[in-house]
Amino acid sequence: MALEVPPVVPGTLSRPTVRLPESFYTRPALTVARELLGAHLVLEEGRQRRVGRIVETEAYIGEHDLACHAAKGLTPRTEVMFGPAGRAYVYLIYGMHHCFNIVTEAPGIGAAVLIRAVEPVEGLPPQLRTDGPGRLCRAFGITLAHNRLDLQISPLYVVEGEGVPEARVARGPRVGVEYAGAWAAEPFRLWVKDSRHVSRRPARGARRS
DNA sequence: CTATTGATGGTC
DNA sequence: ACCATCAATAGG
Repeated sequence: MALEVPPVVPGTLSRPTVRLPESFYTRPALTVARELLGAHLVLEEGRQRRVGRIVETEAYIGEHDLACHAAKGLTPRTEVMFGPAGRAYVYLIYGMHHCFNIVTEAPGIGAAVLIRAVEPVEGLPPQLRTDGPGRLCRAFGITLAHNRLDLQISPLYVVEGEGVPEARVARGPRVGVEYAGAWAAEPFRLWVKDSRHVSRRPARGARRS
């Protein structure tokens, strides 16, 4: 039988379209945070398709991690973190910004990766700021309505990217978790060194050319 | 460039 | 009361 050749959508040629499987997320949050760098976040709604390359993540590794919301125990809000991996954990912060996380590890372990910044790839104005967890959610239109979504079967998902070599990965303390004692110093924030779309860290000498 | 502050609502 | 934030503002 003749092979059906799908039409080429401009700008999508050679871009992977296969979702990262649930097994990708059923691993330690720090591993997932590292390997999500370079992957593509996708949100489809109707004809709209928004794509961003993930360039900054943070790992929240479990109940014992005092910076992790799961440290509060199993509550209505944190319940999704204790469930299967590869689900969206979205919450509202400071009454006006949303943060998008992906649940990691096996059920029973409350861990997740916060997506902190992407580079606009498709469906987003190139000048639109997508650095920072709140701005990124605003750009994609991610809200509490997306909480608990299964990234295998929802219009919100992640596909494999080109991968980022270790030499281009930087690590540092997570942002905004000073309340977490010794856990605040752990280098669980990862970003792509040479990306111009990494969020600015608060009160540090951020050298720019 | 740095530092400060106000906005605003879910959660416990 | 406490935030896994952001934009606007004031000042050097």
